[in-house]
Amino acid sequence: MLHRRIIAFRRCRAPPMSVVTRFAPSPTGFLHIGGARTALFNWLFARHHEGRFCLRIEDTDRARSTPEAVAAIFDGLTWLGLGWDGEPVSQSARAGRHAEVARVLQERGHAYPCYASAEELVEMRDAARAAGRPVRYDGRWRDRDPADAPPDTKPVIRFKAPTEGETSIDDQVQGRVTVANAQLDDMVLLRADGSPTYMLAVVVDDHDMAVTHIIRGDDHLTNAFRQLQLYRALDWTSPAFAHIPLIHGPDGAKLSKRHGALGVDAYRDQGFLPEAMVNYLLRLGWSHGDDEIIDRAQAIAWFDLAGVGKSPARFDAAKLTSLNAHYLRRADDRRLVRLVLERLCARYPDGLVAEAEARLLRAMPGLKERARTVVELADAAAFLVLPRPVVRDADADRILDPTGRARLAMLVGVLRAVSVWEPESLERAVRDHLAAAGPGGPKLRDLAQPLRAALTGRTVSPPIFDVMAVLGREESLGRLADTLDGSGAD
RNA sequence: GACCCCAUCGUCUAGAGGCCUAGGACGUCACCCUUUCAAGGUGAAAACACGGGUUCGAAUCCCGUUGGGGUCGCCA
Repeated sequence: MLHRRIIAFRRCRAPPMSVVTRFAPSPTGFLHIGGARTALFNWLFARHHEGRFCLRIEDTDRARSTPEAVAAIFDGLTWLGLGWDGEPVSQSARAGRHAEVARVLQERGHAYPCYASAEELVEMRDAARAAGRPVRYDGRWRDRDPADAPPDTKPVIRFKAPTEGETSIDDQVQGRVTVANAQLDDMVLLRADGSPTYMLAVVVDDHDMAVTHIIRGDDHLTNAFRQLQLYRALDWTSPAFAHIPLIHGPDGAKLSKRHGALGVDAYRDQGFLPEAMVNYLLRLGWSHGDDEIIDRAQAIAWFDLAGVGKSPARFDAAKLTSLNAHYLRRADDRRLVRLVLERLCARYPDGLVAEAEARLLRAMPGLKERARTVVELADAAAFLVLPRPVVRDADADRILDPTGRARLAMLVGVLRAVSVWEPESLERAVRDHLAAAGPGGPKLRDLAQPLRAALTGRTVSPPIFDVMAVLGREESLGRLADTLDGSGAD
């Protein structure tokens, strides 16, 4: 740990070099939570160092890449506020450059054509597995005369990897990791159709984009060795590597669809705020002492690779929710009104009352205090914007038993007499009424709950006198009348 | 299976050989406040995986065991 901090310190003090990071997702689906965190770390690192954060779409496998997925990635990053610098790079557009580099490698004797068929390779792997040997390409075309090439067969181009010695990377998160070169086989650089594989494309693109720090999931750790070998064969300086631990599902296994962890858009649908998401993701695998609530500006100021932990973290929706509640309470009222209105309009196609927006805005301070997600916020706000009569739930009905109704009926007169329809005067009127009844009579809650049930249709709401003020005199008395008039029918 | 990585409360984590009677946060439970629910306040239960070393002293360093994870494609 000490060692890592010192390295980080030195890096900070080094003459200003311009940091370039990149996020390089493959567009085969939505932006999932792990990808979002990788993007966040890259973004924060670049912003912290006042460098560039680039986006590259790894679509070299065109069969599995879709424009919808690319759009989903842009959307996800935009929603999270992780803007990228410059135009996104499409890896497939650079195939010519990749092939050119492969040619250079071949000319320098670092690559060779391989004519092994798909069947041969399967046999090779099966045999190795059966014999308990490591599963890898055996290098059968490595030193073979190209004259032996079978006719009418297009070869793949393989990297001639060192077979002896070892390769080490000094990872900014994992420390120094070493592997024996004998463990690494000759990877394919160019497919038979001349298209590049990921392994070649990343190296070429990262180099051409002048990437200085590769921050990615540690499922790429073993790739780093082969990539480093490529950098060396090409005589290029390698970027620094930082392999961050993966995020696991609640069961400790690699996060996947079956955990219900979907794209970031799913979290937006569930009512999470991007700032909460970012704060949560940041704390998953990175820490700054005991700090928990870290806003964007603070994150940029504090973020470093030394604070990244080495062990995988599990995704915990409860903590995300709690963080979300925190940010919801501090969110701008107008913004929340917009978000709530969006949902309510979709949910109630028959339309909302004309006063909907005004009521929501006035009630928002009381509403947002009680919700953890935008979904809960919309649920709790619905009673304000739906036309009369109020739809009551079972708990509210229970409150409005004969006793509750009797108390309500008495209150109507008291409320009617209130001249200024504001929370303070309404509360004073009701409390005075209570005091007049003397000790031993009903408590405030005995009146507040029936009021709440009649006015909101629920047993839970913001302070009831605030609710009355938001609804206004006419609407409030109207709702009470609805309730009382219907008493015979209930 | 081979290679690589990881290991502190249920979860996220603090911890840089003595500041540790192991701290914080989420969650859980209790109490207070109270107009319901939240919020807030107070408190409680809850962890250094195991075994060996090194050291005057180990959560921290080393080795092993166990457990978990990742990677082994003409996927990325």
